[in-house]
Amino acid sequence: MAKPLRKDAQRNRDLLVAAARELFAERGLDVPLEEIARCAGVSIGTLYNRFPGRADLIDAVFADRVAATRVLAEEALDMPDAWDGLVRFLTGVCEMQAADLGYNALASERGPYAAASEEAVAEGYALMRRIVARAQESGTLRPDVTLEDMVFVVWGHARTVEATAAIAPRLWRRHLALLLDGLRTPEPSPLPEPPLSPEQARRAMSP
Amino acid sequence: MAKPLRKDAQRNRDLLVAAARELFAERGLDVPLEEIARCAGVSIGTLYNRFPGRADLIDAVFADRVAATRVLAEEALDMPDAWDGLVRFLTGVCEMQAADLGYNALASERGPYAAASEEAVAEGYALMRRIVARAQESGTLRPDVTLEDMVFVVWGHARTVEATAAIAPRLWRRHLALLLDGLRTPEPSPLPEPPLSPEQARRAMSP
DNA sequence: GGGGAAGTTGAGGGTGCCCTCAAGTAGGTA
DNA sequence: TACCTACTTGAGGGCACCCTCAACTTCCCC
Repeated sequence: MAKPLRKDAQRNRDLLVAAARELFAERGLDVPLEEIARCAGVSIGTLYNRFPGRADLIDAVFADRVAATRVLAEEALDMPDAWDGLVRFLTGVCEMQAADLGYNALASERGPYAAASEEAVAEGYALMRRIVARAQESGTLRPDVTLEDMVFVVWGHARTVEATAAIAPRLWRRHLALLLDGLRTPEPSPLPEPPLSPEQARRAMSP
Repeated sequence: MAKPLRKDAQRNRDLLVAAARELFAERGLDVPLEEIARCAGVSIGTLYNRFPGRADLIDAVFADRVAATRVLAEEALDMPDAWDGLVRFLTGVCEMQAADLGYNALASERGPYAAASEEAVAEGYALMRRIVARAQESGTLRPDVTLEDMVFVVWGHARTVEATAAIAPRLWRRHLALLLDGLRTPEPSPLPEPPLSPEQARRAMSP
């Protein structure tokens, strides 16, 4: 546990996180740090005192979203119908993506920020793996897709979510429905290539 | 028709386009112009003489790909089976995306370069609309998707193509198959939102 | 082959962002 | 109140890229 900050320092920290949360949500993860500082009414030097790099600020801003994603996954696992659980989880993730450009980027962009709190990500993956497995065991999710497939599918979908968020904020529901129809069991065609291993997927997403 | 370039100028122009083609393919559309000039063995000033801005260079580099896409679409329309034609077209586009990061970005990124030769894009859309309509008339493509849906689907898919091109260059075939299963008619679930109008789609893709 | 138009060059100014650090300020403890 | 430490400040150096322009070189036509 780190020693507590001085009162003014803590206040500034909170202001910074709040400003960053707002700007990240509106404009993505690439907002200039100087703008965040200005928007928080604090100097750029203070920002660097509190957060050595952009990634630390991102960690602080999105800690609650990571937690929310976890809760979402647990709720999905608690739903009586496995397919409903899967749909619920994907819908929830897309909702957050549509509401927050920063979250979208974090959940979908390959790049330097994916590192945010390694073990939280690992936990999230473990939960998602259970959601997928459960849906497959129930016979509703086609048996030949893997978690890695799902991640890429969502990843691609994120771009649509982002592009249409401003113009038709609910359109992603349409595309998600389209996508889910491809994941259902009824008459899947054989898939032409083997899936990615978890390790390969990891490498593909953080170059 | 513009007046012909002097011999050396034409040679330099060709060198620049060749260098740009290579660098765009390897590293995307954001390569520094100075690097392109250096790689062509020409000064940055010459590059600016020949191409006032990055977009002009992009136009020159990808003119043939735009033409190739058009040919692909026409071939698809000539295939006896409408569904095969659709698959053929989508596969061809993904192949080009996987082989060339620049083409991928051009076909998928929203941003300042989408403008490349307006009327060529319009023609391409018209052809794609026919491919979609034909597949729907044949009863194989679900009737409730529109061209605009397809564009976004491909658009999202492009991100997967790009991410996995280096690690598993054929993986996109797997994801395309998944996607096509969602587009087939058999048991489509009702889509929850109305599609985008062409105008809305245009706005969504070039902010 | 000579003159002028066409083309080339690359240093340099502009911009936007990153990050640092020496000097100044304000909390908190005695 | 006084002092020490934690904290803040913002000008400024660094970097990467964009783009320009005055001086120089090359081509091409007469």
